[in-house]
Amino acid sequence: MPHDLPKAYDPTAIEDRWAEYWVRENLFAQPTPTAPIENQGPAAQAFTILLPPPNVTGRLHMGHMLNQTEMDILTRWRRMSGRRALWVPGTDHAGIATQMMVERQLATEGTSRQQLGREPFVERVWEWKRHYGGAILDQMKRLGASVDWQREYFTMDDHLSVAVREAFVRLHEQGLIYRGAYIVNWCPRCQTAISDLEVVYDEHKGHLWEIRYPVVDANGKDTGEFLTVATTRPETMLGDVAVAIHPEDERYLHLHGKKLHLPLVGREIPVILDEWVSRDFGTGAVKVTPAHDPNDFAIGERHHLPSINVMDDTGHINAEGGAYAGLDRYVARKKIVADLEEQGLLAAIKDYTNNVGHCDRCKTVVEPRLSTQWFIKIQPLADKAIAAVKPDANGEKAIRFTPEQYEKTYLNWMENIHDWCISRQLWWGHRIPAWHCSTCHKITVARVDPTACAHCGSAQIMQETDVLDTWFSSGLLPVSVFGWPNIAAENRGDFDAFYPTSLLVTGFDILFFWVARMIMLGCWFAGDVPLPDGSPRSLADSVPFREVYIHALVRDANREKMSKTKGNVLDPIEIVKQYGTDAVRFTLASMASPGTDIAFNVARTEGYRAFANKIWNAARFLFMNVDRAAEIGILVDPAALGKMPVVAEDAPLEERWIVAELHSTAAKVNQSLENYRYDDAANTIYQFFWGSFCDWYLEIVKLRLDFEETADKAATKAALTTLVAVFEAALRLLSPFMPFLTEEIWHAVYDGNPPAKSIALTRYPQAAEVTANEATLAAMSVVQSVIVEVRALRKEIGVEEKAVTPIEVRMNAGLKSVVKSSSAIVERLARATEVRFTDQITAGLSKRSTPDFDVAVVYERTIDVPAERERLTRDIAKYEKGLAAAERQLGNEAFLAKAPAQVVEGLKKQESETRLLLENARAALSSLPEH
RNA sequence: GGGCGGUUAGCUCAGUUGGUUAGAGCGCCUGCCUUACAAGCAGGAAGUCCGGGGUUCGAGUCCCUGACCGCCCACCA
Repeated sequence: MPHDLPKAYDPTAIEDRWAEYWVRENLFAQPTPTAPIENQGPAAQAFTILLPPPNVTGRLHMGHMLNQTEMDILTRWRRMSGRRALWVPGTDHAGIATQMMVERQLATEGTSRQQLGREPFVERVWEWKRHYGGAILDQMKRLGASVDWQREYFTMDDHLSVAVREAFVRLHEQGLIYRGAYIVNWCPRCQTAISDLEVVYDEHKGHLWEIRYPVVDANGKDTGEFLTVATTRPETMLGDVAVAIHPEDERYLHLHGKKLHLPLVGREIPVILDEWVSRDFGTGAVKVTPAHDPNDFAIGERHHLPSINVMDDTGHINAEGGAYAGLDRYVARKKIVADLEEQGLLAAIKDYTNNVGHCDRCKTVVEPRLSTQWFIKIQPLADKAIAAVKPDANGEKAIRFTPEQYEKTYLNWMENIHDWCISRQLWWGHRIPAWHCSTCHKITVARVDPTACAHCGSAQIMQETDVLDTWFSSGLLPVSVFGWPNIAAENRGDFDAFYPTSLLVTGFDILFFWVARMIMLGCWFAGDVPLPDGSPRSLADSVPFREVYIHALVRDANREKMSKTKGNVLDPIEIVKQYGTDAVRFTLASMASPGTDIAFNVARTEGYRAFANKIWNAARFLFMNVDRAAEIGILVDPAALGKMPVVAEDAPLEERWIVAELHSTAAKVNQSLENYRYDDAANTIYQFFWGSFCDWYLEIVKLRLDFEETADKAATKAALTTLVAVFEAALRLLSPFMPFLTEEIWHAVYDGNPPAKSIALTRYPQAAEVTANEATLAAMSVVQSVIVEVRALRKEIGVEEKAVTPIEVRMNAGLKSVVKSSSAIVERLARATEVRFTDQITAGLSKRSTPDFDVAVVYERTIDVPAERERLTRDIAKYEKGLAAAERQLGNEAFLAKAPAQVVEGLKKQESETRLLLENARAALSSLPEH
C-alpha cells in the first residue's frame, strides 16, 4: 500500500532519514550566481543569513536550538517564497576556549602547552579541532537546519585568514592600530589580556583595609604623623608611587608636597593633589598604583609618575615586590596584612562589598595590570557604526533592530566605546602579522611574511607572538565569507549577490562582542568595495546586514536561567529524542515572542507532539479515503495540487469555508513571519490545522466521501480533490516549522512521485482574493454555533452521547436558508435526526438562545434543576451587568457625540442582543420547576 | 550610579495605532473507546489585567507615581 503510514506518529522513525537526505542531496546549496541578481527580478533577490558560528568547543544547547529554529523557519519560508535563500554555516576557532580545552587534555596526560612548545601545541589543537570540532554542526544537521553545507567555513580557514591579515594591515596603514603599555584586564590563569567585555563582575564580600603611611620630613625621618589610605587590594601597595588627596580636602592639605614612607617597601612617595579623589570614600586618601589600576594609571599620567608592575603573568609577586617576590597574589595579601599589623600600620579592616571582575572563560579573578598590547583606535569605526543604525536625513535606517529597544542599547554602548584591545597572549588564533626588529626596534606590518625589517633592512626580525582576539576574525565574517578582500571583476559574484546579508539572528549576549564588531568592521571595509558598476558604495550598502533580530533567552520551566551549576540545563538533543525535532521546534517557535524570554516547558512540547500526531492521523484518514476512491476509479488529479486551492462558487459550504480559512491563514502567517512573530505564525497554523481543518472540515467532509456504487462520482471527486489540495497546501504552510513531518507526509501525498525533491523546494502558500469570503465565513459561523449550542444543550439536559434526537430551530428567513441547505451537516455533527424550523420553540423544551436564533432538543429532559438554576442565575447576572454598562454608555451624550459611529452602532446592537438574551434567560429561570 | 524590560486564568504566555462582554496552550472538572487520531472527541469552570492617581465619551493599552521581579552598562581606591 503506497499510502501506508504507521498507525502512530513516531518522529524517530522519520527524522534521521530526512536529515540525512537533505544533506546528501545538497538541497539547500546556493551556488554563486552567474548573472547579476538585479537582472533576475525581485523574486530572485537574495535572502542571506549567516549562522552565528558556534565555538568548535561547543555543545548544542537550547539557545542554539532557538537561534537555529528561528533562522531555519525564516530561511525556509523565504526560500519557498521564491527568494534566492542562502544560509551559511561555520564554526569559530574560539581562541581561549579551545586552548583551555586542549590544555586541560594535556594536563590529564601529565604534560602542558609549555612543555610541548608553541608549534606542536598548535598542531595538537588542530588535531583536536579535526576530531571534535564538527560535533555541534553534526547536531545541527540532525535538527534539519537548511544551510548550504558546501559553504561551511572555519574562522581559521586559509581564505578567511587572508581577510584577517588584510584587515589588520589595512587598519595599521590607516593609523588605526597602535601598540602600547596600558592597564588591561589580565587573566592570571589564561595568562593573557582580555577585553573589557570579557570581564564579568560579581558582587564579592571582601574588606577595605586601611593602612597608615608614615609622613616623613625632608631628611626622610618619620614625623610621627600618618596618612591613612584605604584599599581593597593591599598587595598592590608594593607598586605604590604616590598617595593622592583631593585638592580641597582641608584634612590633608597640609601634607601636600610632603613625602610618605611606603611601609614594607621603604620607598619614599609623594602626596599629590587630584580632583578624581572622592573625599567621602574610605579615608579620603588614595594610594596610587599606576601599574595595577586604570584610575591610578590615569593619575600617574597626569602627574608624570612612574609605573611599578609588581606582578608577573601568573599573578605572583615579581622581583619588584622584594621580600614578597614569588608569592601568589593572595598569599602575598595575607602576609602583607599580617606584617602591617605587626608593625602597627594597619588602622582598620572594614567589611566591604564590591564588584570583582572575573575572566569570562575561566572565572579567575582578573588582575588589572600594565602590559604592552595592540589596540584599535575605534572611534572612526564607531562613527560609521553609529551612522548605520541611526536614522539618516530621510529617516531611513541602514540597519534595523527587532525588538527596537536594542537599538538604544547598541547606540549607548557604541557612543561610549573604548579602544579595543585586540592582542591575546595565546597560541591558538590568528598570529598578529607584525615583526619586531632587534636592530632598530621598529615594527614591520606586512601582508606577506617579510624577510627583513622595513625600516632598517635588518634580517634580525621576529614575528609578534600575540594572536588576535577571536572576535576580530568573526567580526569580519560577513565580508570574508563572500570573498573579501579578493573582490576582482571575475570573482565577485558572491559578494555582489549576497552582501549585505539580509538578516542576523542572534542573542543579546553577543550584541557587543560580535554584532557591534561586525557592524564596525563591515561598514569600514565593505565601504571601500565599489558597487559592480564601479560607483562608490553608500553606507546603506556597506552594512553587514540590513536587519538584526535579537532573540530571547531560553530559561527552564520555572524561568530560571539554565546553568550547569544549578543542574537545570535541558539538553535539546535529549528532548528531541523524546518528542521529535518538529515538536521541539514548534514549541520554541510558538513561544518566541520578540523581547520575551522563553520559559521552556516540556508540557508544551508534549502538546505539540500531539499536534504532530494529529496531522499524522489526518493524513492517514486522507490516504484511506484516497485509496478507497481509487478502487472505484476516482483519482485526484495531481495537477490540482501544489498551489492555492480555489473552489467553485456553488461548491458545498464547508469547501468554500475551508478554502477561505486557508487563504486567511496563509495571509496571517506570511504577515506574522514578516514581523518576526513566530509565535503568531505558529499559533495561527495550529489553530487552522487542528481547529478548522480537523475538528470541523474533516468531520463534515465525511458526509461527502461516499464510495458506494450509487455515489455521485463527480461530487465525491470534487470533495476529495479539495480535501487533498487543502491538506497539501497546509503542509506547505507548516513545513518551515515542522520540516520533517511535512516532508514525510508530503512525499506520501504524491505517492512516491513528487513534483520536487523536497517540500522545502515548493512554493509557500500565498493568499489570493477569494470572492464571497465574508458571506461564506458568516454562513459557516451560524451553522457552527447551531451545532455548538445543541451539543451544549444535550449535555445540559443529559442526553446520552449516543442518542439522536430531532431539534427545533427558530431563526430569521435568511439564516434559515443557510442552515437548511447545510442541514445534513447539522444533523451529523449535532446528532440530530431532523432539523425542524419553527416560529416558536415548543413549550416545555429546554432551549438555548443566541442573538441570532433559539434552538431546542426534542428530548425528555432529565434536567439537573439546581445546576440549571445556578447557570441561568450566573448568566442573568452577566447579562444584567453588560446591559447596565451598555445603557450607561448609550445614555452618555459625550459618548454619542464623540465616539465613531461604528462603535456606537456596535454598542446599540450589543445592547439589544443582551436585552434579548436576558429576557430569555429570565424566562427560562422562571419556567424551571419549583424545587 | 545610569539605562532597559516585565507584572494579564492554577502554570507558560498573546493582546497590533485606546473602541463593544480580555484570548491561547497546558493543567483542572464532566461525559464519551462516535473505525484518522484516548498523543483523541464533546461540553465546562476559571481573570479586581501588580497598587495608587491622572488624561479621555471610553484605559489591559497613554501619562505620573509606588511596589516587586529581572537584565544590561559603568566600576570609588
